[in-house]
Amino acid sequence: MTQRRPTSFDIAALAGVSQPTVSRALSGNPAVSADTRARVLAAAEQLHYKVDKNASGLRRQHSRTLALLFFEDPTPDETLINPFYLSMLGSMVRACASHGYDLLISFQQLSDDWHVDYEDSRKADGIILLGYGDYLQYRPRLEALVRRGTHFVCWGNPNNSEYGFMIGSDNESGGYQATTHLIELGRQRIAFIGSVSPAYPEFLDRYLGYNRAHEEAGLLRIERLRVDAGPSEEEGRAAIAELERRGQDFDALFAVSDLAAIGAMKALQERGRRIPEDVAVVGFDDLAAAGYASPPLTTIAQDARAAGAALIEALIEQIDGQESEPRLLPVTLKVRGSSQV
Amino acid sequence: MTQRRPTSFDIAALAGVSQPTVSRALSGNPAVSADTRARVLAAAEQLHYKVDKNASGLRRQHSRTLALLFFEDPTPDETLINPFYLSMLGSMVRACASHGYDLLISFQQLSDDWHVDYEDSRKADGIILLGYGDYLQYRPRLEALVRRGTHFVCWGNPNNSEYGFMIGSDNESGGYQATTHLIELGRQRIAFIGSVSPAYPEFLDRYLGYNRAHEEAGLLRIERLRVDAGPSEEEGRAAIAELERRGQDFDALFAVSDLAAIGAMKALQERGRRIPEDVAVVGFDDLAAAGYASPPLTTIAQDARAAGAALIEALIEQIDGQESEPRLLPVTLKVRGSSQV
DNA sequence: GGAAGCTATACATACGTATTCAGCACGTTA
DNA sequence: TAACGTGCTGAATACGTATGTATAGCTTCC
Repeated sequence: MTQRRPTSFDIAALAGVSQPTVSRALSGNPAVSADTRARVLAAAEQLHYKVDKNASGLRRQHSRTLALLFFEDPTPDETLINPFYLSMLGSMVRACASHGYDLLISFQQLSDDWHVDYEDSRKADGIILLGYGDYLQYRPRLEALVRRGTHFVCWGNPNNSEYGFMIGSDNESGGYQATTHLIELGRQRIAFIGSVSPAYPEFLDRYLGYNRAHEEAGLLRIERLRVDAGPSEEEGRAAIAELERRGQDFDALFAVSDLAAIGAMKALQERGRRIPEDVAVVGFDDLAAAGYASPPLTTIAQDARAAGAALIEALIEQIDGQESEPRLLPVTLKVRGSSQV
Repeated sequence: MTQRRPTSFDIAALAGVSQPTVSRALSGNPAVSADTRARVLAAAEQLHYKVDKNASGLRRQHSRTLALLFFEDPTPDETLINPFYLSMLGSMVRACASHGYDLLISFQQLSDDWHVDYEDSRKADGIILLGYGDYLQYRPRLEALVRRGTHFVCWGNPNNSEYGFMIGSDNESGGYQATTHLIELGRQRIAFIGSVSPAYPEFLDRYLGYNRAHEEAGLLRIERLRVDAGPSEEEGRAAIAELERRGQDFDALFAVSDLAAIGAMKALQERGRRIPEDVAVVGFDDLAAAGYASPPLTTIAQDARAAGAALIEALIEQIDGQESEPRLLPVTLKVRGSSQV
């Protein structure tokens, strides 16, 4: 019994043809006759033959693999991944598989060379970048990717795609929907919890939607109701403390992330404010946690499934040399207990 | 300007040595002199050279890649991945990276050949299997893996590792801790929500711990307090309906998963039962959702970080030809609002 | 009936690396 | 001075596949 795994030569011998014919038969080349193909397939089946992807990749000069790269701000728990990205994972894997690609995952923190590691080593034909946090710090690296002609897509703000190809949610519309919902509930002083610095372009867009909703409703927007905050629970809590410090009153709150909204809700409840009676709250993302929060959190749902699939498809189009348009994915308002009685 | 990416021959030419010397220098072979190595490294740096992993893998006959395979029961939303496995992902990626491996992810549903696809195609040197649901149906495939000598590890019940190498939480201890906690609160009629069929060996172990706690406390265990259920929210709800149908009274509840516990809590609350006053509830897993539930859910925490790292390390040991022992990971009780006032 | 055309297959080769083996220069020992 | 190790490097080659080119066997048509 030979322990060596079978090669295309073994199949060829068994099927009574040459090795190139085996290769052609298996790859569906029409030059090979139906009869021969059937014999080859049978032989391959019998020996449990699988094409060696290393050899195949070497010969074809591509790997049929995509690399997924998380480049988040380091968290206290370094092994934590942003839950929204995690929720994209399923549809990404599925989209990859249906296009015949494999998916490789990695973290940024571990290698300074991530912008070259994967494509340059031919382990992947393209890269999906998922970043959360300060975008600006990654700018030089994204530019390096563009310069080197690496295929990549990025989750972010498509309106702001100077650093490469981006796909993202329609953040402006999300901000508008959230704010309009609160205004329709009769709320007049709606706090905005989120940074509008260029480091968080998505948040800025959400803020623009917030502004538009105010304008269309003829409602005066109060500058002091906006508090800088990142997307964590902790920063949501801190934002409430900041509003309190300012002595700024508010009857509603729109946070740029569910986690920040949950943190804010907890801080409010600790101060004896009732939700939604005293303060109506709307978040952004629609994480699983939003549904479990108390009260359940009204939020702007990003379609993680569509997002994952869109990223993969755009990347594959790019690899295939097609032009594809940056895409803005629709978001929807999900009303729950935090904004209605 | 040549767009072709550099090979070891280009580095060799630039450094004034031969190609094999480049290979040796880069792989740290001590036969090459320090001086030569420095020249090679400088040349490689200058040309942004990266070893072609396809060629390297072909030559070395391994890929330095591990494949992560989810084989869950198909869910309504096919792109959903069990959140507990998702929470392992971070530490797995990290453990892989620190051992110089890459991580590939895939779903089972898409290929019937998963048991051969990865190793046989040389895309991966080993496989991590994460299954949730009916184990028995996968038994023949696991056996096929063992037969073919494929390197793999499996998350599950190490006491029951007839199908290959397993790592898992100490489920018996978890069941014991949960139940003892409830008994110490003075509860006497503790419902057990979870299937004990051989399809779910982990759940059976949790049930054994539940039994031991009763015995040690000298408490009578009531058969009719046990309800079959899988690990979903829906099945948790259904279990409450079943207990109601049986007319079986209970003042505490231990569910084999957080999701089932949360479903049960909701069903109880809809029936006007107060938690924890009327019914104290303990779950299992410590998902993020447990902390956000209302009331926050007391649960047995599985250490997802340790689990991910342990799986990867065991697999790599196996690939390196070392013997390694199946490992039982400790679990800890996290007391929250669902079991104390 | 023979050249042209077509189909199906075989032959030869290249992809980029890692490793075996041979060779060379140099220094050491008897 | 000859024999011999030692330390480094180069030449040759193999890994398994995919593809350009050549060829054998058939048909077709004037």
